[in-house]
Parts: sequence; C-alpha cells; structure tokens
Amino acid sequence: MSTPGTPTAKPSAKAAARAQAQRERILVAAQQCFVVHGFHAASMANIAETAGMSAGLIYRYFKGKNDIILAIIERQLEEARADVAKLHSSSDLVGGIAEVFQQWQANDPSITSAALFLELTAEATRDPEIAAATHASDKVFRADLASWFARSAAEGGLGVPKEQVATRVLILQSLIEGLAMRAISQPDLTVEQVKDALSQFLPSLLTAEA
Amino acid sequence: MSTPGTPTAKPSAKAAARAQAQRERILVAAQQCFVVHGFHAASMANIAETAGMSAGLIYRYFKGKNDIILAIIERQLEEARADVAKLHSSSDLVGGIAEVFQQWQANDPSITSAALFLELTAEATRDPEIAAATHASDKVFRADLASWFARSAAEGGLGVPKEQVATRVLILQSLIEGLAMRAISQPDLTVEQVKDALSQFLPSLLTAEA
Amino acid sequence: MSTPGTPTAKPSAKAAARAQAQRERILVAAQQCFVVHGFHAASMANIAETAGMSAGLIYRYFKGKNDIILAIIERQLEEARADVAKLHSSSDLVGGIAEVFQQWQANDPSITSAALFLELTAEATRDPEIAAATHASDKVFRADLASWFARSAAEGGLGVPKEQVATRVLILQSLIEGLAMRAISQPDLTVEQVKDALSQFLPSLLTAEA
Amino acid sequence: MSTPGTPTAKPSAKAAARAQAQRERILVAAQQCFVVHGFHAASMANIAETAGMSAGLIYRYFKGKNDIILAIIERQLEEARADVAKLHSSSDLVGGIAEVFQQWQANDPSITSAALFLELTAEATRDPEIAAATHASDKVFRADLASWFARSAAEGGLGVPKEQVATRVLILQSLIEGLAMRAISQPDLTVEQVKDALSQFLPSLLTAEA
DNA sequence: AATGAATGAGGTTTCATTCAT
DNA sequence: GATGAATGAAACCTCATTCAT
Repeated sequence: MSTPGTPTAKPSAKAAARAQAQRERILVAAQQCFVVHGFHAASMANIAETAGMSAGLIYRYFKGKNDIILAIIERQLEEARADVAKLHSSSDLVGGIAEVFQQWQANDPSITSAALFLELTAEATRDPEIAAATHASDKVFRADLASWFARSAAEGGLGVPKEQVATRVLILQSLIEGLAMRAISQPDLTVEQVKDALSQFLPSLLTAEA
Repeated sequence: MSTPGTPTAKPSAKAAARAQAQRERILVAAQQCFVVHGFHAASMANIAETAGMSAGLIYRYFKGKNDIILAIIERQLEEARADVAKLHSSSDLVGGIAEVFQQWQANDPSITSAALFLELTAEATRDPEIAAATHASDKVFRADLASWFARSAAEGGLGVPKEQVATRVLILQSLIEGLAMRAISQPDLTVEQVKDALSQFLPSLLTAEA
Repeated sequence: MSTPGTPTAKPSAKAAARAQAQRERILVAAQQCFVVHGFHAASMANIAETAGMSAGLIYRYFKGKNDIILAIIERQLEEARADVAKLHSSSDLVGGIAEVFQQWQANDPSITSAALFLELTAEATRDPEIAAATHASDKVFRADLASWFARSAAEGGLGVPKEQVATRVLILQSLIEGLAMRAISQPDLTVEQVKDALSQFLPSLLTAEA
Repeated sequence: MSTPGTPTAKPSAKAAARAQAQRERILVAAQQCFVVHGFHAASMANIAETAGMSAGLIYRYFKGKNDIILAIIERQLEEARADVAKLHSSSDLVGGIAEVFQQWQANDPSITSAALFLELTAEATRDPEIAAATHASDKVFRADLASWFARSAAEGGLGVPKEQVATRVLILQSLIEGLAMRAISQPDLTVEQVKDALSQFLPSLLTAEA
C-alpha cells in the first residue's frame, strides 16, 4: 500500500506530526471557546470556526465533545504541574501565587482560566469520566506539592515534618483555589491586597517547625 | 369563583401570596435540577416536572431560564448570610466550617451545592446580569464577615484591628471557598483532616492581636 | 393540577385519544415514506412533512426512528393476522393469495408493501430489537396458520393430521413470501399465472389426507 | 515483442488487468460490508478498510456507492446461475436447496447472503437502475431454470411438458426465495424440517407428467 | 390560572465525495 | 496510481418558548 521505493517511516512520521498539530489546534480553539461560552454553550461549530476548520474534521481527531474536554483536563494538569515547578524554583511563593491570581483576574489566556477551572470541577460532579480524570489529575498535583513540602531544604524542599505535610498541602491548596473564586467574585480585589494577605499567613505554612 | 361584587383588593393580595408561593416552588425545583444536571443540561421540562406543574406555567412567573438563575443567586445570598450568622453564634468556627465541608461532600441538599456554587461563579464570567448579581451578593457577604471581625468581643465579634479586617476576611473566605473545591476534587478527604487543618491555622486569623 | 370542578377522567381520556391519533398519523406517514425511500433513506424530516407536523413533535410520541420501525412491525403483524383470518373465512385460498400478490405488485398502500416487508426482514439480521420483534411476530403468525390447518373441518379448519401441520405451514408460508419477491422481481408476471400455479399445487397442501 | 520504446499496447493491457483486479477487490469487500451493515449503513470508509485501500482510491474504479451496488447485482446473477448449474448436475434438488437454506441460515459468506438478497430486491422498488439490473438478472435466471425443466431427461433435463414449464418454475422459485425469508424469520427452523417438507412437495413439481 | 401540544432553531455527529500531495 | 485530510450537506435529536384550549 505504501509507495514503492520510499521508506514508509518518514511519511507516517510526518502524518503523525501533522495529526498532533491538528489536535493541538483544536484544543487551543476549544479552550478558548470554553472560556468564552462555557462547556455546554460552546458549540462544535464554534470550536471549528475558531480553529479555522470544518466541524466534521474535528471528529477525525477527537471522538466527540467529551473527548475534547478530557484532553483539556490533561492539558490543565500539565500546566498546573509546570506552575508548581516554577513556584519551587522561584522560592518566592507569595509572588508566584499573586501572579497566578493576577492572571486569573485578567483572564490571561496563557494559563487555564479560573472560570474554566471552576466549571470543570463542577462538571466532575456529574460526568463520571470527567470525575475520574479530575481526581487522578488532582492526586498527582497533590503528590507534587507534598513531595516539595517533605523534601529537605538541601534538596530544594521545605523540610516540613512528615506528619504535617498533608495538613499544610490541604490548607495551601484550598487557599490557592479559593483565590480562583475571589478573582471572579471580587473583581476590585488588588494584587497588593493578595500579596499582603499571603505574606502574613503563608510563612506559618512553610516553616520546617511543627 | 370568588364572591361577586367584592373589592379586588383582598383577592389580589391573596393572588400575590399565591404567586410568591409558586415562584418559591419553582425555585426549589430548579435548584434541585441545577444541582443534579447543571445549569445548561437541566431542561425546563425537568424543572416543571420536579415542581409538579406544567412547563408553560413557569413562564407566568419567570421570564425565562435566565431569570430563574438570577433568582437562584439571590436565594443563595440569603442562605450564605444565614450560614454566616450561624457561624457567629456557635462561636465554633472550626466545627462550623467542617460541617459545611461535610455537607458539600455529601451533596446535602439543605445547603447550596458546591458544584452549583462553582458553576454559578463561572457563569458570572460570561453573563453580565449574573456577574452583577454575584458581585453584589458577594459584597454583602463580605461586609457581614468584616463586621463580625471588627466588632468588639463584648458585642459578639472578634475585635480584630480595623486595618487587619480586610486581609483576614480575604484569607478566611478563600479558605472556605477552596474547601468547596476540595470537597469535589478530593473525595477521600475526611472531615477529621479538615478539622485538624483548620484547628491549626484558623486561630491566627481570629485573634484580636495584629 | 387539574382544573377544579371538572372531572379529570374526561380530559385525560381525550388527551389519550388524541395521542393515539397522532401516533397513528405518524405511523401512516412513516410507512409511506419507508415504502418510497426505504428505512434508512427516509428521513425524520421526510416523515414529519408527510405527516404534516414538525420533526420535533414526532419525538413526543416516539422515542426515535427505531421506535417507529418497531411500531410498524407490530402493525404489520396485526394486518397479516387479519389477512389470514380473511383467507380462512373466504375458504378460497387461491383467490386470496392471488389478491395479495396483486396488491403487492400494484404497491397497494392498503396492505404492507412487499418491499417494506423484505427490507424489514433483512434489517432483522442486524438490529437485535427488530430481530426480536420480527421473530415474535412471525411466531404468532405461524401459530395462527397452524391452528387453522389443525382444526377440524367442522370447526372451519382443514383437518390436517397433526404431524403434517408444521411441514405444510412451512411450504405455504415460503410460497406466499416467495411471491412477495416475485411481485418485485418479475413485474410482468400476471395474476392469472399466479392463480393457475396455485390452483395446481395448493390443493395437495390443504387436503386432510397425509 | 517487448522491446523498449514499444507502443503502449501491452502496458495498457496490463493496466486493464490490474484495474479489473482492483474492481474485484472492492466488490468483495463491499459485498462483505453490505451483508454486515446493510446498503446504507455500510460506509465507503468501511469498504475501503475492508478492501485494504484508501477511500479515495475507490472512486478511480467506481463512480460512487450506487455504482458499486449495481456491480454487485451483476455478481449475484453470476453466482445464482452457478448455483442453478450445481443443482442440475447434482440431480438431488432437495439436498441442494436444503444446503442453500443452511448456508443462508448460517450467513455463510460463500454465497450471497439472504439479507443482502432481500434488501437488494427491495431497493429495486426505488432505484430504476437497480430495478433494470434486477429484472434482467431475474429473467436470465428464470430462463436457465425453464430450459432445465423443458429439456428431455436424455439431455439432463426433466422433460416437463412445455405448457407446464412456466408454472412450475414460478412455484419452485417462489419456494426457494421464500426459504430465504424463513432462514431469517424462523431461526429455529432446522435443515431436517426443510428437507422433509421439500421431499414431500418437490416431486410433484419435477415429474414429466402434466 | 393552568395545561401540554406544537414549533423552530440549533446541537452533535456521520459520511460520500473531492483534491492536493 | 494512491493517499487520507478536508469539506459540506444532511441526518437525528433536544429544548426553550409560545399559545389555543
């Protein structure tokens, strides 16, 4: 079936690359549409137009709308993990979180929108597939955070006592996710206020002492 | 039929009362449907059936689906304020929040569902009317909390220094709302863990000292 | 919920009657469309137009296209049984079958079209629901025929020996159904030819002797 | 002979042979798909995959889906004629028909599926091209049978009186085609029952006497 | 006041067919 | 010759909303 005389490896590799690029194009468009219209209000036609292709073509790359949502959750996990990694390295947790807050408030498309994050979590309540993906994603994310808390300072961690790790991760994560809601519900909240608040209460979470 | 010749005043008052009751019936049904199916997936037929009335009748009391959503936001404000009042009176903030968390996790219909809360907040990003209602509601709620923090202990408050109030309200509210997401994304989180965490970190928020 | 002062029985009976009438209207239109275009080629829009209603309304009375097909199979069974009953009473089997053949050939809409019958049977090969309905329907029909063969002449039957019944029913049914195909594939076949052929070979099927 | 630079005659002959082989490959795949899914439900992509080629390539050999169906009817004619020839030679008509019945019931892919046969006949009701092909095919088939009936026993025929031929062909063909429907609608019918029935009623069709 | 039948727009999805490579 | 990505039309179905009764 392959053209005789040419190695099959190269064309198929090229095709796979193109397919991957198309998937990416669709996901970017979908994320944008979901942010603007919401999961259910965003139509496939909408996504297709944003991606600059016909609606039917999307089904060559995704099984359906739900499949797109699932893929977006995975994207989100990767982004979130990258963000966490950035927080570690910067060792300026307050500044890092404040920046994320600011991006949420500005609806910065370079990170996952706060609204999308909320809607996605709500949807996990109803769609079992989304629930599974969300829970798995969340578990990995928590493990990342926990490992950072538990590692010794010499290894770039915080050296938090083991029996304290889960508790502090819980508080930190709640605080961050709560700020996602604040970014939406309290639009006149300034980054400075957030920084002030975090400066005051984060330190007690990050000390090595019990 | 009503007695002929009677003035219209009394019947109309009665009618108004009935209208209010009908609205309430619809809202209760709608809230239930929204929790189960989400805003967009919940159909008017669904709501009508849950309310035990015909679909057409709903349009006598609400202009449309959006109108119902708006009304539900108002309901939520009232409920949230009532919850805050309960927290004050009990003076056991940790226990109170933990209880709310538990209800969220169990999807207890006696309080606003966590999923509905999230979806509603997300929707505020898109619908200006909902945004306005949400922001107004949030403002009142924050004012309630702030007043409680600011009031002296003698008056049933916490006696927090005025310049500290906004900061602490921000942290507390973020924490609580973050727990709404935890209730969904981390289903194996126990109330005990939440209580432990809160017991450790809430006190510093509630002291009268700077 | 019902209008006070009026008995609920009458309106609901009326509603049920109307619903039944609508179902009938849809089934007639569907059968017509299926005959003209075939099962899959006939669109819901097509059926709706033929029935003189909007496409969406059909879904109030039928769960989907498959549901309509299933209902049509049941209709067919009833018609077929009625036809068999006619054959008994007339005691002119040859003339009766010849008439059916003529109606098949003329695509007489008053009986099930031969083409629809064939397509439906073919579909039973693929759709389990249709298979179940078809097999059940066929069983009942065969039992009707068998009972006629087995009953004594005094009771309006043929008095065929019991051990011969199944065999003869098989031959008769094959012959009749084969004529459905002849009506389509051999359009210049005349009723007279059919009558001649049946006159010659049916008698041996219908005698009481072995 | 084949010196380089020769005219295009031989290569084009080769090309034609290849084209014929490709058409055959497609037809085999199509028939298989039609049996499994039906005419309309079988997709071109499906056929292409079964044939082990790309969807686009099919259009080099066939004008479209309808063109394939037409070609399949012709195939069927050839197969059916071959089957008839087999029946003659075996001179065991009962056994031959019973075997065909068994293959129909088992959906044996080596002969035309009963379901495909039915669907195809039904389609003839609607598509004039298919009708023409079917009728022509049927005519040839009947002529084959008639010639067998009419030929003298010495010539390997049955020696049936000329004025009886058409009648008996009609009955025989109806019976056989009716068994195609029985194979589908009466799945618990056994080959033995069919053989018994045929043994009893076929002889009268095959005698040389009037 | 109340019903629920009816509509029409719009949603997701499939698929025959074309065409650049 | 061969591929398979791409399109566009059309399919089935759902639902907010209206309106005669």
